[in-house]
Amino acid sequence: MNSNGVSSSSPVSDQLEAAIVRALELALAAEELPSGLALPSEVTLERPKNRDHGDYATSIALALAKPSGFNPRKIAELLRTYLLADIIIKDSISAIDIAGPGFLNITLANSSQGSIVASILSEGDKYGHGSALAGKKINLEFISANPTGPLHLGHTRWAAVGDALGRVLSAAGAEVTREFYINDRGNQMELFGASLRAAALGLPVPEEGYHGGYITDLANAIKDRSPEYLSLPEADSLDAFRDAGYALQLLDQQRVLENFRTHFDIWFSEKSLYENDFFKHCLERLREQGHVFEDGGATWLRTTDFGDDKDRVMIKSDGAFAYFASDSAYYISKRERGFEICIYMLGADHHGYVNRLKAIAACAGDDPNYNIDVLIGQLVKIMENGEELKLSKRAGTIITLEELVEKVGVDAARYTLIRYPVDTPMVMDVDVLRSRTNENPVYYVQYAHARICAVLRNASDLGITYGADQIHPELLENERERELIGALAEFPRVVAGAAELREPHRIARYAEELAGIYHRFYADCRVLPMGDEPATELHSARATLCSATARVIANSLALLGVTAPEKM
RNA sequence: GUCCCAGUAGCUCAGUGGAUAGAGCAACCGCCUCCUAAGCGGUAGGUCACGGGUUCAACUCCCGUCUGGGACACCA
Repeated sequence: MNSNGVSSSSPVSDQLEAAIVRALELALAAEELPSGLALPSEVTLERPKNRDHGDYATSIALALAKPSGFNPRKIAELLRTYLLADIIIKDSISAIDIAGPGFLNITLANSSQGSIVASILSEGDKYGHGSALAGKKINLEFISANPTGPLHLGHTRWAAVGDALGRVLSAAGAEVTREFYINDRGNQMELFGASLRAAALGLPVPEEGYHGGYITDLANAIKDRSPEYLSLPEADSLDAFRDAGYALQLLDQQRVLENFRTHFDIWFSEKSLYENDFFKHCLERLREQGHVFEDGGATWLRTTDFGDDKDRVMIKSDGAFAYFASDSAYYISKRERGFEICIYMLGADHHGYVNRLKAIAACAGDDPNYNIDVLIGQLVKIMENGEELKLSKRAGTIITLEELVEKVGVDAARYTLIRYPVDTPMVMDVDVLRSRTNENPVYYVQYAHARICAVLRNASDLGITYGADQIHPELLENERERELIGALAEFPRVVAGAAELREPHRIARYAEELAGIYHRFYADCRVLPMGDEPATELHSARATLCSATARVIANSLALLGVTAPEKM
């Protein structure tokens, strides 16, 4: 509660939605709408693009026109009357206009503008967090690179987006576990070991093996530390190089990711799926569901029962486990560890895996449209000096995550990777990311934050107080002020939407919009007194609004794992 | 052949079925003797690839076509 007597326990938009539902129910009960009219399960409230259309608008009257047989403007009239009489909401509304074919345009009262600012200040770094996904236990798997080399540009998009999605899901109330799946068994690991040993012996690396310069470095490091590996029998020597290389490479990946502010709760070993008869247990579970069969000496999962285009081998005719065996067991492991929703973030080159992963869930008796959620990310290109940097593993010209960070810094790299929807290819331009102009959105947003901090420092120097007791909403009547408050009020809905749609880029786009609105406010509304002007309540009110804006920008950036500097 | 993604301003891209489709860059014109100009305002720029359909309402949903990119394994 605040001095204006308006509850701030839920966002005004939620209260409005609830009030519209109440209005519809009352109109129905009073038989002012045809009995038996099915009401929509949700009333959508939107922020009109055009500010002349109020703070919020709903098209519910238009949607109900057809089923009710009523003129939409008449329905809008009914709703307007009930809303203006609604005990809970009426004081939050200053006007409701009916426009066009039947839109309800709602303008908020000053008091509810004030309550928005008050809740931002009281909730602090929790403002924007909600309960849209409360109680959901989510496993978020991303990157999952082979431990046979450094993380490169392709992994970097997932590192940024996956981490941000984890933060967003948590903010929406979900219980999130971030997991990195380590492909630590199979042919690639053997090739890795063979490549390292060959490099250490000065022999040519196997044709299909690993080449880049890091292999030589790694091989030399192992050789220096454990020269005795070279005198072991060949099979043991290969194992020793493989295991040592794996351990070093994994540590390196972990170090690089922590430096990139991407944290994993669990590093899950593929090998562990085969320990303690776990795989056998998984196979039994799948068999019970009736989708396992034998053919040609191999053991298959009949994924075609659930929309896959062909059945998949789990155990090959030679007795070796196919990769699909691990995929299946891993999914079951996640579910048995209590995760209700398993999110997989995969590269576009793995899009063919979507159907088979969903089929695994279905074969295990789960709902493939709920328990498993596969996100496909498109590729990233990188430009520098106007040219695309060609990535070739063989030529050793891969750009690593670490190199990218050296070039542009963690903030710019993370922000840029997150601000695009993952299902579209993107181009990172190193020169833009180093620039300090409007071209570079991360600076645009951070600058807004730093600018506010500077204003607030000056306010303190001038003895101007600001805070929850200085909101004075009745003084904030400038169009720019109302626009700014309206944008601040949207933040919780943006977070909830980003979480539900698994689209963290929405947070970045919102932050940019908010920063733009603040910059325009700053240009039009002088916050601090000029010269010898005495300080007034308006100065305090605007400084308070600045403080709330800085809070929301900082919260947005926090969800992206980007810093909010106080000085730039 | 099957499947996935994309096609929106000169360029790079946003856009949850709503009202006059947006931003940055590039072009042009303006704004700091007072809060951070890493900022703000203005002008100009559009057949939302094309054709149907659904809807009170389609850039948005469905079907088809065209163009571009990518993927198909008893590899991992």
